[in-house]
Amino acid sequence: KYRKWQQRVRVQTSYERNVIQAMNELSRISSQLGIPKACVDEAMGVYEQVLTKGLVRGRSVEAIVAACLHMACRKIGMPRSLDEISQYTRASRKEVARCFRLIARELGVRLPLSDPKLYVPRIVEQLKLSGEILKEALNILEQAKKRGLTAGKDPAGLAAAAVYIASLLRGEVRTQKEVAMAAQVTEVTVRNRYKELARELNIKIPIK
Amino acid sequence: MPNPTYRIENIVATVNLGVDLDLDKLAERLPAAEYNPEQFPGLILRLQRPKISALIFRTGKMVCTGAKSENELKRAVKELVRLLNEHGADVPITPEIQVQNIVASGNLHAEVDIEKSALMLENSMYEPEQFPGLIYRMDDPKVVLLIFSSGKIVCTGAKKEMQVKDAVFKIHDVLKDIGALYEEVSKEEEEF
DNA sequence: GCTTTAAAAAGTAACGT
DNA sequence: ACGTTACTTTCGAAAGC
Repeated sequence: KYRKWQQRVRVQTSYERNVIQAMNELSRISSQLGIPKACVDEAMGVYEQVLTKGLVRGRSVEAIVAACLHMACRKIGMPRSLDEISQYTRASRKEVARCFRLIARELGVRLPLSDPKLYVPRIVEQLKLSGEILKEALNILEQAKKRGLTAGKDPAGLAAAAVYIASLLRGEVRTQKEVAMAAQVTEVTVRNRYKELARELNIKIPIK
Repeated sequence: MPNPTYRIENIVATVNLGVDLDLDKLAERLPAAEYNPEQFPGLILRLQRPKISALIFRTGKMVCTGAKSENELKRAVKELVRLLNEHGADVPITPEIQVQNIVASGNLHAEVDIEKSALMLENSMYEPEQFPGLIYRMDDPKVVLLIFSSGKIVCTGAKKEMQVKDAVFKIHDVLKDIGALYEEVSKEEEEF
């Protein structure tokens, strides 16, 4: 009788223990990144699908959880880059990216295309810039997309460049370094994107 | 509208020499050889002309990489056999060569709307945060194509040159059909 | 799964000057 | 702000861990 109970517990825990471990890991990363509960729930839903389909076998729970979180944030429309998420896991960015692609392929998940506009609000907030800057940056990105200047480029880099240009136009100047840090890209990327956008969209930058 | 073009950049092939080899002896006699069995079980040998690298294994099997044509590959294998036989091995002069993978670069001579392509093509993946190209897995021929907005492409996974040609022309047609190809405006205007 | 080899595409990154 | 080098992605085989 006791043995049967023990077996049942063990069977339940094999799945539940995994889920609990994933849940702990997920809430830890999420609280550190300030990710909303709706997104955490979404990530947990994806994780359970992945676990059910046996895709966790041979892989670290951490890397899978990180990939699920990235995916959930994308679904919800609040993207967190792989670099950001990787910073709070033991799994490398490369491994998280690999898991992300595996899950996307195996579960046939079609995510909305990565949109640079979604990275703008956080950059604007972090730099304590105004809503005017936000609008202007989104405007620049809209034009850039119409002109086909965004294909193949890192969305975070494009968003950073748009915010930088907007800050110059509105006189709430932030340095390339500050914008780069807020967007988690290098100054070089901000500079390259900013130069290209300003040139191709004929944006005249006021000389300070 | 110009036809797509392509160029073979790398051929990977396996060669079965049919005899076991003493890699330690070979490594000693061949100054150019690299052999760290702790790190990798194969002996690495680089040829200058044609510029090809070979991974040579204890079992007499070999992997050749870097050839840009089947001719180059055959020349390299002859040279490798000659080198091995000059340094203590005893391998037949006509080993079997099997091409395992062909990598080619190409040009569709048209700009590609890769976002539209990503939405329309089922077996595709476009993650600009991870890589600037669209990754497309074609079923027939079974190859993988990396497609860039510039119209430049990479084709890998083919075992025959004909598969590369077919894949490049096919992807051109597919992209054209979904309306993802655009004339290169600047070039057209310069002509007239 | 990892190790090693070669090659292209375009973007990003990390060095040094 | 340059330039150079190096890393991301795709593919396949080999033998061994």
